[in-house]
Amino acid sequence: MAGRARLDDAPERLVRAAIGLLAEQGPSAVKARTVASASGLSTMVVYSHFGGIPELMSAVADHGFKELGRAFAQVPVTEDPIADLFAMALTCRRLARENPHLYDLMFGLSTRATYRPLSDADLRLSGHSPAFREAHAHVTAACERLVHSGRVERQEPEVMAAQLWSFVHGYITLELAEHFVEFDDAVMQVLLPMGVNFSVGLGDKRERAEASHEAGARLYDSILQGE
Amino acid sequence: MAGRARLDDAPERLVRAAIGLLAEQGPSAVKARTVASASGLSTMVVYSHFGGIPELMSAVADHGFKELGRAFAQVPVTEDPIADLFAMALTCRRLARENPHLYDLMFGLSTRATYRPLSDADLRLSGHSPAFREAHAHVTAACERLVHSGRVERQEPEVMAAQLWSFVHGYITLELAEHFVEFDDAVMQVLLPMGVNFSVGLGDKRERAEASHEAGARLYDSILQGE
DNA sequence: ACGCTCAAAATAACTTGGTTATGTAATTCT
DNA sequence: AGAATTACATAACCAAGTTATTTTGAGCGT
Repeated sequence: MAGRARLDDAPERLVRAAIGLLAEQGPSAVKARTVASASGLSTMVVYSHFGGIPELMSAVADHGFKELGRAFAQVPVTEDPIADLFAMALTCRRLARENPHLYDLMFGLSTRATYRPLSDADLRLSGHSPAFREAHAHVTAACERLVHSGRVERQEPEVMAAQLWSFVHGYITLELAEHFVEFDDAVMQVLLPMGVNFSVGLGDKRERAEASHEAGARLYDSILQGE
Repeated sequence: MAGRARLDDAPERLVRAAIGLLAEQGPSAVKARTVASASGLSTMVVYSHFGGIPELMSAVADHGFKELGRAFAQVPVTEDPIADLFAMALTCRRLARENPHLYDLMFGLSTRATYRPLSDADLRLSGHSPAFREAHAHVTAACERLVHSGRVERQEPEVMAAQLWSFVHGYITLELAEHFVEFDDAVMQVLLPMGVNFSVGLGDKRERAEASHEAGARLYDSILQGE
């Protein structure tokens, strides 16, 4: 059977197949042939629709950022920005653990590591794809609300977001890399107190920061229930 | 010419060649054939000495941890543990920037990402190779000195080290992934204030934390001079 | 000193997987 | 309806990981 009926949703099917393979068998299982056969298409569609495996991976990462953006959008805006931010951190961690390889892909590392010096797709991806910006904007917005609330010292929301993103991202990658296996509950022992310490460092009162983090954890749980 | 004289230093030569290729052309350039020819040996030595490319990469990462351990050992133990820790963070960042792909390899991400589900080498590498433990011990020791100094709230040095490592590692990976290009000087604008915030969150006075970080930066500079 | 044995390294073959070239059916335009 | 174009399939090509085979030289017993 050659020259099958038009699909038109071939790109989405490829991206979905790639994400599935990524989740189930890791990036080494994502090859032109496997993705094509998993989506019931031929190898060529990868090249005609995307240009090659790196570009497909780039599209997969973009899909991941869109998912992250949607997940952040589902975190309600409450009157407690620190609770909102902690709920977002937990949300980001949840997505990362649901598909660690996808998370790797999204955050530059494995992109730089696995595929060629594709300066074009590389820059678009690692730096600031629109989908990434959209997800990141939720974080920056919450930082703005926090600065505006007067609970912390006045400062640039972008700088605060960069610091926050650093430690949350660092925590997530190390947890995924099994660096915290010695801890019973790494979130409660490492991530949460780190968030509290950071909030206190920003100028918040310790009790209030702790309460906000507990509120953030509850907020996160309530979102999970609502699925 | 076949069957050359015994080398005996073949493993080291291979690891060095792999590190060089990694630094200059990235991981995609590290292939059995390229490593072999760069070290003047044949493809087979990769398999006879290591078992395959993944195991060679594992040895390369291990070499990286040994280097990191040596670099940490060169950071003097002063009476200011926060300065020591900040100097270590800057040292880690320096090594990461000198060979970003090696850093990727060392910290699990690209290991999980690039190579097969090699559960054996994977575990040995990502979790806790002896070389990693040795490097990490320098951080934990400084955290212990900090707790002991009474400048911060009493707590487990391991937990503190995990938090510290999270944000430093997160910062480094994001910087390597070009996430901070918008900042003029990401170290001064993001890493240093993040360290100060964290110290304050741990219980230190803000002025003192700032002074320690400046001292740490000077300490780091003085180490660089002494090379 | 000579030849045997064995380890280590080389050469060559095999296999997998990214990529390109070519063919063919279906849709669209005139 | 017929031509042009598009979207997909088949098949060939080439690079790179891995395995198999051969060759070399060092150490050792005689």
